[in-house]
Parts: sequence; C-alpha cells; structure tokens
Amino acid sequence: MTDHGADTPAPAARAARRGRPPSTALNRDRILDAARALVEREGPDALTLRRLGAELGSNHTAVLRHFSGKEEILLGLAEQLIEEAVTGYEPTDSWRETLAGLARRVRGACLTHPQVAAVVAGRVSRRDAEFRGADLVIGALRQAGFGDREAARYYRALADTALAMGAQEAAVAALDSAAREGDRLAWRREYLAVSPTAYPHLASVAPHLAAADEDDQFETVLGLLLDAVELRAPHKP
Amino acid sequence: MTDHGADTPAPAARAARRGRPPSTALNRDRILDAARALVEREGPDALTLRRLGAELGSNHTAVLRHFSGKEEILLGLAEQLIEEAVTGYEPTDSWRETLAGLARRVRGACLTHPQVAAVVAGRVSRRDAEFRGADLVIGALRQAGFGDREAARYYRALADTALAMGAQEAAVAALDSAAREGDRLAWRREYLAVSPTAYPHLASVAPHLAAADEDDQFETVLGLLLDAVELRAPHKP
DNA sequence: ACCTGAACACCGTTCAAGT
DNA sequence: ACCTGAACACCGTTCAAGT
Repeated sequence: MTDHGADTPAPAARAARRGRPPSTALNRDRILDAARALVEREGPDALTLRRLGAELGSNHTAVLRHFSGKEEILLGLAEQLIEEAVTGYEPTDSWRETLAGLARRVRGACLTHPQVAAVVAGRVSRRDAEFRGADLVIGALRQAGFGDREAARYYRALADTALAMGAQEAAVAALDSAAREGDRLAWRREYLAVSPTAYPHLASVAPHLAAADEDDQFETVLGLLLDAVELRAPHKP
Repeated sequence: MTDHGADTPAPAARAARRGRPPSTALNRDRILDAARALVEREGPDALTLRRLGAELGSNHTAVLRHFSGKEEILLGLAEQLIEEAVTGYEPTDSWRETLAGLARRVRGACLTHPQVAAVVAGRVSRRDAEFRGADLVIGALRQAGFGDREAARYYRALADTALAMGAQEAAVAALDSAAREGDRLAWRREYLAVSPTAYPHLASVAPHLAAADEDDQFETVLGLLLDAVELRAPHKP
C-alpha cells in the first residue's frame, strides 16, 4: 500500500507536489470506498466492475490495475467489516463478557452494513483485523484457564459460529424491506398452516416459532455456547 | 406434481399410452435431476439456464415453463438435500442422541453433495422434508421436558447453527481439491507467521489452529450446544 | 505508468412465432 | 399446450492501443 523508493514517486505524490489533488488517481482505498458506497446504496447485486467504474468516473477495466479481480475486492470489503467490529475493543476482567461483547460487535457490524456482510459472507480476509479479533478471543479463553489446544478449539467454534450466524442474518437484512416482509409473512403462513397430524410437534410450537425475534435468537445461541464453555472452564468467568 | 383429471392427460401420459417413453417431456423432477447432475459434475458455477438446457437437450428457455426462474430451481435443490438427510431417520430413546444424529445427517448430506450444498446455502425450502426435520427436533426437545416456548427457541438455535455450519463447510469442500489445498496452505502459512509481539495469544496457539480438523471442529460445536441444552433440560438425556 | 475502448465469451429473462 | 429462437440488457476478463 505504501510506495518506497524516493526516486520513483507515485503519480499521486507527483500530483500533490504540483499542488493539484489527485482526484482522478485510482488506488485500492478509493476503490474499496466506492465499492462499499455502491453496495450500501444499491444492494449486493449492484457491485459489478462496470458500475464500480462509473462510480469512480473511470473505465470499468481500470480497477483491474489495482485488484487482480472481483474476488480480491470482496476480500478487501471483508477486512473493512471485521476492522470496524474489532477496532478499539478492549478486553474486560470477565472473559465471558469479553467474548460476548466481541460477538455482539461482529454481529453489529454485519447488521449496520448488511449489504456488505451479505456480499462478503464466508470469506476470511487473513489480514490485520482478523488477527486482532483472533488474539482477543484466544486471550479471553486463556484467561478462563484453558490450555493452548482447548483455546484453539473453542476459538474456532465461537468464531465460526458467530461469523456464520452474522452472515446468515445479514443475508436476510440485505433484502429490501418489502421483500423481507413478504418472505417473513410467507414463512409464518406456511409454518402456521402445517398439518397437525403429519407434524404434531411442529404444529403445536408453530405460534412460538412465528413470534421469534432475531435479537433473542442470537442471544440464545451465544448464551448456549458460553454456558457450555463456562461449564468446561477451569476459572470462573 | 401429479396430474389429476382423466379427461386432460398430460403429454407424458399420452406418450406412455402410445408406448414411447416421454424422453423429450420436461417436468420439474427431470429438471432438478439434471441440475443436480450438472452441479455435482462441474461445480456450482456451471448451473446456468443455458447449460441446463443443453443437459436436457432442450432450449434454454424451456425450463422457465416449469420454474419461475433460477431461484426456484435452487429452492428445489435445497429441498432434495434436506430430504436426503431426513428420510428414514427414526428418533431414539435418548433425545440427545436424536438431536446429535440428525445434525450429523444434515452435515453428512452437505458433505456428500458439497457442490449442491454450496449453491443452496442459506435457502430455506419451507417444504415437506424441512417440516419433517423440524418436527423431529422439536419432538426431541419436548422429550427433554422443555415447554413450547423453549422448544421453539432451542430448535431455531440448533437448526440455524447446523445449517450455517454445514453450508460453510460445504463451500470449502466445493472447491476443487487443488484450490482447497492451496487455500489451506496459505491459511496455515499466514497464521503461523503472525507476529508474536503484535498477537501474542494467537501466535502461541497457532500450531494448534493449523492442526485443526474439520470433523473435530463440528463435533466441538455440536457438543457445546448439546451440553448447554442438557444443562437447562428438565429431563435427563 | 496508468488508463481506455473494443472485443470475447458468456449470463437470465422476455416474447412473438411456431408446432 | 409446450417449445423455440431471436432479442435485450447485462456480466468479468483480456489485450492492443493510446497518453
């Protein structure tokens, strides 16, 4: 990202020296910001190289000078998302609170930028912010008294689950609200109409399923996982 | 799916009466079988209407007489997958065993048809097999002594987690083995090379992360969730 | 050194026309 | 009743040519 070698200044640096802002100079950050704006404004399907080029006022192939392809742009967006969840987060005295807080921040970032989360689902960036998040979680698990093997095991269990759930929830949140409401209505209708003779158990709890609330749903899974981890932890939370 | 009304026989029925197999007659099942074969043979990206048409020996738009669009075909594939996991599964005396067995079958179906699972990730079919699976899980939770509200809550926690994990694992398994191996190597290399001063906790457990095994990973999450459910259950498993 | 424009090989969906 | 073929409005990526 940084250019070294003082004898070959980047064009942006040259432009700045001439006093003109490099408004037309493309770079990875400008491209990622434009991609994020595009996805948030018009939804996941709007992220095409052609529309991204238009957003940037450039030819649609110019972007490929800075990213090897569309996949690499998506990885950049994934890293931005984790960055937002992790930046400035400080562990607390209670390892359980540290883990719960981080999980809620990951989910929060997914829900704040559902379009981005939906488009990025399942991609691991293997970059800075991801490492910081991993270090926080593993630190909390060691605080709970787990050895390295168990800390690694439970880190993956917690991280994979949180990301998988965040991505899934974001996919729903990314639908426009009319489509989401239509989907929810169809789901309720079909589950409430299920045959009580064919599916007796399902039919009798269906009203509770229909009343389900997503925050409650997330807290339930998080609570279950942390209860089980606590049950196995050498130290109190 | 079945045609009633004896005075308006379907073309397939007419062809059969004439003694010729309806080899050219399209219907939903033939289309879904072809779609599944195509995805398993050539991967998720190969599922396009044009290639599906070629697979069926028809025009690529003929499929749209039977499905309203590509999305509806994906829903059909999702239902087939759950069908395979659920068909013939019988609950046991131990509710915990019932839940664990079903979760393992869902995962097994995803891993047997990773290409299909990858393409279908996150879609709920709201059809027969899904209802049967829900009924089994909720039945087991009632056997554990939970009331309707808790049974509904924990059903969603378990089902969402199992499906999200199955989908994620399938997405990895769907890569061709060269790409998968390359990805795993890159992942190991970058996690093992992480700076011990910047990420002390991560660096010291990294060897265990690199040694992680996916079966173990799945069983860890399943075990955590079931331990926590058992902790809250009125009846012994 | 960086960007453009044309070209290539594809997509999903619509719709008038055929049989 | 069902299928075809052409057309429409798009894709991502490559590459020679420009500045």
